[in-house]
Amino acid sequence: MQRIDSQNIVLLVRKAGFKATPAILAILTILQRAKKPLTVQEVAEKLNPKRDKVTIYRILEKLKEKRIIRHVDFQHGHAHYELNSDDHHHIICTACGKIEELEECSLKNMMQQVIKKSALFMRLTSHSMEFFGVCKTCDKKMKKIVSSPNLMKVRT
Amino acid sequence: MQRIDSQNIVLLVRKAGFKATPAILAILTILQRAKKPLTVQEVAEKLNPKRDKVTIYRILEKLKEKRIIRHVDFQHGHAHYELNSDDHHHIICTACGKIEELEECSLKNMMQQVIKKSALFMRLTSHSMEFFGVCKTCDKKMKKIVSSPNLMKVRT
DNA sequence: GTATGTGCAAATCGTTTGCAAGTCA
DNA sequence: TGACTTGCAAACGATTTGCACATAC
Repeated sequence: MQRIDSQNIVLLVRKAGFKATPAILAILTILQRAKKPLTVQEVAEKLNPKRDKVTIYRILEKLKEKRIIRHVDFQHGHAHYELNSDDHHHIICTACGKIEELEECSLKNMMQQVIKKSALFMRLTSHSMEFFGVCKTCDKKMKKIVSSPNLMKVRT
Repeated sequence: MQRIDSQNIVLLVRKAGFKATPAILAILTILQRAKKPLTVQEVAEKLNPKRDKVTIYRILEKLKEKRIIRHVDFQHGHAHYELNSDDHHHIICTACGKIEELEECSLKNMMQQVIKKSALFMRLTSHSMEFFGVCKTCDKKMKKIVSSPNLMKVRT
């Protein structure tokens, strides 16, 4: 996991060609401290002072272009963003939304294979990879529902 | 690649618990003939007679629930759908949008590893995996732009 | 001082919902 | 017939755009 201390955030931002404004520094700090990819909404809630959502969208877009952060799609209908650290991916529970972070796996090998086999492409710049499943807790709940003599007892 | 002849589409649809209406049969046929994942817009354009987009959204959603088709995310801001055939994934050119289809690679091994390592999950139900890069054609164009003595000459 | 960043209002786009009418089994 | 489908209108939520003002460097 990439680490950025508060002094270096300023340098990082400037090197990317942006002004080190409070808004951009705050957003980067929030993403850095987050333990999971955040939505625009979640970033907005953590921001103090509050910022217009438009500002957040614009900052995230710029950071993404410079590859400082990356976009993650959990198929929830809205984008999630996280620091673009070393490759790691996620399993998302389709029942409760719980997210587990995965270590690198053998993705690098796979990417090399992919580009070697490709007829049209010569380099890969990014990828998206998420796994969806049902977490153990939800799995148990589901089994309970199926076998329960009284469906009304079961809460979601 | 899974094949469905026109008589069997009806059976497939009924087995999934849906009525074999012209709209659903047409949409399945379109997806079957498509060489790449289609957007709702693209399905709408190919439909004859035309159908309300709402109808297309609803049919695609139902087919997805029954795992007859799958959702593919190219980070283009709208969903793409394709028949849920054997695992294959895509490389998408971030410059021109060109799509190359990949063969299975070593994904199955990887998924087994993933679930073995996971503390919270016991089964995976689906995944998303797309690679983004710059295709050879666009790569050449970009190099031209950089080295060109007259930027105006280069078209996008 | 000037290019860049920000906030506000409004537009846009993909997608979803409610409801009445139509259709398949 | 009756449940499932469809179309239309309208709502919705995420994201984008235009423009005037503010700020970093």
